[in-house]
Amino acid sequence: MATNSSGLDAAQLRAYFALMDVAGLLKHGVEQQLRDAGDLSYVQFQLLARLALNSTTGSERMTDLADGVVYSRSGLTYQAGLLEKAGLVSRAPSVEDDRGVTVSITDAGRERIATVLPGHGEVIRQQLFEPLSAADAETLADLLSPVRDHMRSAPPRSAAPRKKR
Amino acid sequence: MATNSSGLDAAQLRAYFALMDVAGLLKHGVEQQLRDAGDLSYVQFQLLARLALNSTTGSERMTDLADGVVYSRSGLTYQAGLLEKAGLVSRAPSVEDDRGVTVSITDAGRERIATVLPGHGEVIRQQLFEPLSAADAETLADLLSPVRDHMRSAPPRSAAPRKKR
DNA sequence: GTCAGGTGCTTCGAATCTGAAGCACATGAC
DNA sequence: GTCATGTGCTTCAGATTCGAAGCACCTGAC
Repeated sequence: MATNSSGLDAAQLRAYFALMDVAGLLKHGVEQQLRDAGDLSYVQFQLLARLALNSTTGSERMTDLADGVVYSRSGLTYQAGLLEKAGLVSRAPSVEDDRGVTVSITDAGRERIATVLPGHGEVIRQQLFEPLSAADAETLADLLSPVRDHMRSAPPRSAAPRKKR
Repeated sequence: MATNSSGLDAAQLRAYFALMDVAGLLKHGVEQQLRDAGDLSYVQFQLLARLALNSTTGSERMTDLADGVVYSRSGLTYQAGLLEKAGLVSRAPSVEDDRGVTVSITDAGRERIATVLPGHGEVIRQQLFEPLSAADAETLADLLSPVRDHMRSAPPRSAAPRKKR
C-alpha cells in the first residue's frame, strides 16, 4: 500500500493489470491474424460474428449491435458502411421503426467468417489458453461472466443520456 | 460445437468473450473517469503510472515504455509529445546511447497521477471487483499473470523485425 | 579505419475512432 | 390534429492510431 493511493489491494492490482495487458496483447494478435486471413479488423469480425452466430435471422438493429460490441454509434456507422461496401452485410430500413436500420449478414459475410474462424481459434488457443488448463478456462469464464453482466447492467452504455437543450 | 468452427470448446469461448468484453467495458469506464478527473487518456495514464510506480528514477527509454504498454512506437512518440507539451513528462537524449531518448516524469506528472489515482481505483473497484470476492481477485490474478508472461515472451512485440531492403 | 547491417526514434500519410450536432421519425400529452 | 420530447442513425471535425519510410547512431567484421 506504500506506493499507491488507488485503494486497491495488491491482488486486485495484479488482477487489473494482468487483465488489461492480456486483453490488449490478445487483441493485437487476433487483429493481425484477421487482417492476414480475411482482411477484417477486429471490430468488423466482432460485428460479423455477432450477426452470424448470435441471431437466428442474421440481422440486428444498429443500436443493438453497438451495445453488443463495445463501440460508439458513429464508429459503427462507419464500419457498417465499410462492411456493406465489401458486400459482407446489407442495410435496410427497419420494418417496425422507420428510424431504425437493420443490418443483415450476407452469404459472402458468412463465408468470410467461416474462412477466418479456424485461424482465429488457433491464435486464441496459442496465445490465451496455452498456459491454462481446461479447468482454468472454466474458472476464468465463471469469474468474468458475472463481471460482464454487472458492467453491462449498471451504466447506460453507448447510449449516454442526451444533454439538456 | 455445432455453430462454430473455431476449434475452441464452450468454456474457452465463454472465457474469451467475457475477457474481451470486460476489458473493453472497463477501459471505457476508466477512460471516462480519467478524462473527467485529470484530462488524461488511458494510454497517457498508463505511461505516467508506469514511470511513477515502476521505476526508481522515474524515467525509462521510449522502447521499454512502448513494450511495457501495448503500443506502437509511433503512437508513443505522439503521446510522449502531448505529455511533454502538458509538462507532465520531459524527454532527454539517453546518456549511454545517443539514439535513445529517456522519458522522465515531472513533479507535475506525479501530482497528476496522485490526483487521478483514487478515483481510478474507485472505478475499478465498482466495475470490476464489485461482483468478485477477495479470493476471486487473487484467482484471477494467478490465472492471468502467467498468460501475460506467455504472450509477452512469444512473439517479438512492438519491435517487429525489419523487412528486407 | 570503414563498411554493412541493426536499432531507436521520429515523420509522414492514410485509416480509424470519437463526441457533438443534426436530421428524421416515434411517442405521448393535450 | 399539434406540439414537445425522446430515440435511431448519420454527418462532421478533430483527435488518435498504425505501418512504412527515413534519419542518426551503434556494433561487429574486416
